[in-house]
Amino acid sequence: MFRALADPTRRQILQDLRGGELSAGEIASRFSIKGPSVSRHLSILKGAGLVRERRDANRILYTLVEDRLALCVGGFLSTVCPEQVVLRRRQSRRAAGTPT
Amino acid sequence: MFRALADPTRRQILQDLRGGELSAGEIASRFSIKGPSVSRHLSILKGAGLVRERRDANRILYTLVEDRLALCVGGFLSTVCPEQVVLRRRQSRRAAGTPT
DNA sequence: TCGCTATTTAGCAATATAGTTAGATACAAG
DNA sequence: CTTGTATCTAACTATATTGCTAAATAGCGA
Repeated sequence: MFRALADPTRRQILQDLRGGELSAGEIASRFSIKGPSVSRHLSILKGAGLVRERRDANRILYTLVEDRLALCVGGFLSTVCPEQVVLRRRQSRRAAGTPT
Repeated sequence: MFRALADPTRRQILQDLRGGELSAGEIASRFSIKGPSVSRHLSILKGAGLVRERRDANRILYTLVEDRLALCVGGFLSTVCPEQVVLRRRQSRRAAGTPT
């Protein structure tokens, strides 16, 4: 997870996804590196659980998984500097349909 | 900075420093890796501004720089998932002597 | 100064990372 | 079933990272 955040391109991808779902191609077009490199970055982010992918016809759309980022990184921050960071607890976005 | 946090040993060092100042040797003794490796981890953390060092006679003592961690990482989190993380603003520890 | 302890620096090997190009796969439209 | 677009996987290269051992440096005390 922290490994996934170590690369600036990946952090930028996460920020770009802040505006909503984007296709691999749209993401790639924002960087100077070639498609395959972006694709691997996306698969690393996916492996870390930071993005989710969904097929839409021809394209593959990526979405930010905010909860995961907030819980993991925020959790770490809360451990090391609990006075300065507050993790705001929040219902899971899918809580409605979740069996629990 | 995120690069510095990418290594689990370094994250553990930061957590260990949560309890206060520790010497390089004390830190090293908590890990299975040898002294020189720990020394390099410490210099990377220092390079990222996450720890500060101070000489005490024979030894070198390391301190956690919480502000830096909270501001950088918390700042990133606040950008990507602002709803879920709150950065608590806090007077600098040296504010007392600051002209302001 | 000499010897002792604590820590860092230097040099090396193994593994991981990030980029590239070329080719494979998935889907939509004829 | 063939073509065209979007994306991924494979194979390769260059660089970075992490660990190790051996040697250098810094401070303390006789």
